Amino acid sequence: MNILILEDTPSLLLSLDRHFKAQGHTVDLADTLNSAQKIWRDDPQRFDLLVLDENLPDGLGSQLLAEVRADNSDVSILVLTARSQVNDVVHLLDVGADDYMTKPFEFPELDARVRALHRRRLSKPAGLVRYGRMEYDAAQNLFWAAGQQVPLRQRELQLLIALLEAGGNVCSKAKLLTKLYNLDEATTENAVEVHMGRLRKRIEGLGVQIETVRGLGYRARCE
Amino acid sequence: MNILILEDTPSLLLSLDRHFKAQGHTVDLADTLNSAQKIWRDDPQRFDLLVLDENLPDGLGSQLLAEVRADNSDVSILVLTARSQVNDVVHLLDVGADDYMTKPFEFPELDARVRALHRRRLSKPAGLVRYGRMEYDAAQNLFWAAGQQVPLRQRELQLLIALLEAGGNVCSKAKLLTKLYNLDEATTENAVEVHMGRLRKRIEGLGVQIETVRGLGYRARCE
DNA sequence: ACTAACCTGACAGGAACCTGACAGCGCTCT
DNA sequence: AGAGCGCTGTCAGGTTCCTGTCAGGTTAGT
Repeated sequence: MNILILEDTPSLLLSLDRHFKAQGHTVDLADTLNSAQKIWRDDPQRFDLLVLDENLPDGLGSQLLAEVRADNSDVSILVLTARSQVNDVVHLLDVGADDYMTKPFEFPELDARVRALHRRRLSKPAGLVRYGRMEYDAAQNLFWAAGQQVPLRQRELQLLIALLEAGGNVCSKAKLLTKLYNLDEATTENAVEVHMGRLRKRIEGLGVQIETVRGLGYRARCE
Repeated sequence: MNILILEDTPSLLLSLDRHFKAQGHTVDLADTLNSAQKIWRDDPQRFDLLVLDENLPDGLGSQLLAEVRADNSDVSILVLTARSQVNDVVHLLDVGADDYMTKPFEFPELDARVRALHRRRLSKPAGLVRYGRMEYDAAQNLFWAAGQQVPLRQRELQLLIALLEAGGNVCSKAKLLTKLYNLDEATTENAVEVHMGRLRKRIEGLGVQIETVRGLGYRARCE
């Protein structure tokens, strides 16, 4: 993990540095607000965690905090403060701190909090499938082509996905029927033909073409 | 936000219930480990926040905590504990608590911590949240647009925030139902439709539009 | 040319959704 | 206590939109 520590008490700064490095983290240090801002602005992507002292010779740690959150960064921020009154804590958390500790603190608790923060940062959405230049968002049931969302009805989308999943191979109408309808919903193959027609109209010029293979079914061709 | 509270002291349980409900949250209550486990297992997706007392008549809050984290749930967990020794806290945080408070605590700090947890889950700033040209003040439970406070009823506000938090993604009516009602308040999806109509009327011309995605739900579009 | 396979415009049934009206409930003010 | 008011959930009736069916036309293969 990449950690930036802003703390003006030399002894504490050094022991934090040693402590985190001993755990295999990559640590950068600053002892003034100014120098921390420079380091941050140089590469806002770099860090996973900021550890900020609130009281500094040239300002408040929450000033950097505000700047970081204004950047819309999702870096974790832990604030160290000597002041332990409820109001200050409320303010710090509200302007974007993820956690705080009041000095003096013990290192085991610091470690536990850092681990808790780190665990938080690891959650990513999934379910985006790419087909050539197109995308299908499974979670939202939306289809995108050429950067635009294509308005498709339920059935049209089901057909399109089935064809794209087949990867250019022919899909029989019987196969498609089983994709669209369960065992209770008996219908005719003409329904597939009708929806295929509607689908073709909606996606024409978008980079997919559906060709009919007479007697066998349909096949998608990406351009 | 959907909150499950596990606390065996009746007076504290009730005041927590009232406190969170007054802020527009949806609250379910449990006063034994056993009942909390049942509620959790019934629908692990339901909750955004668990508030757990550590000492219970039939076990430890951290037992539920362990179960929840074993499910790989990313729900936020805040533990209430009377024991304030470092070692216990370290243990709680390590087995997956996101934060803890030692009793007795003050409600303003509780609120601030809850907001901080919520923000972390969404990777968004807390307190004053911006959506396009609009703002939501979580502390006051007020909604602002174009510099003016928009008078919204509780239910309308809950719907709007849920949609805005979804960030333009579709929210199903079922999902919205769970956001508005706790497990004891059964109602129909028509209630959502009715409130959606009322909400639309109140916010028309304010820079948000709510479009219905037939068969899937609703989606907010900021202009 | 004949036929089977396929396409398509029109239509109707129904599901999903919207909305105006109303009643219950809790709150405030007298 | 009683009246008045605001917020909510329910309901019934209306509207919109999706979708399967069908009839008739078109195409491809023999």
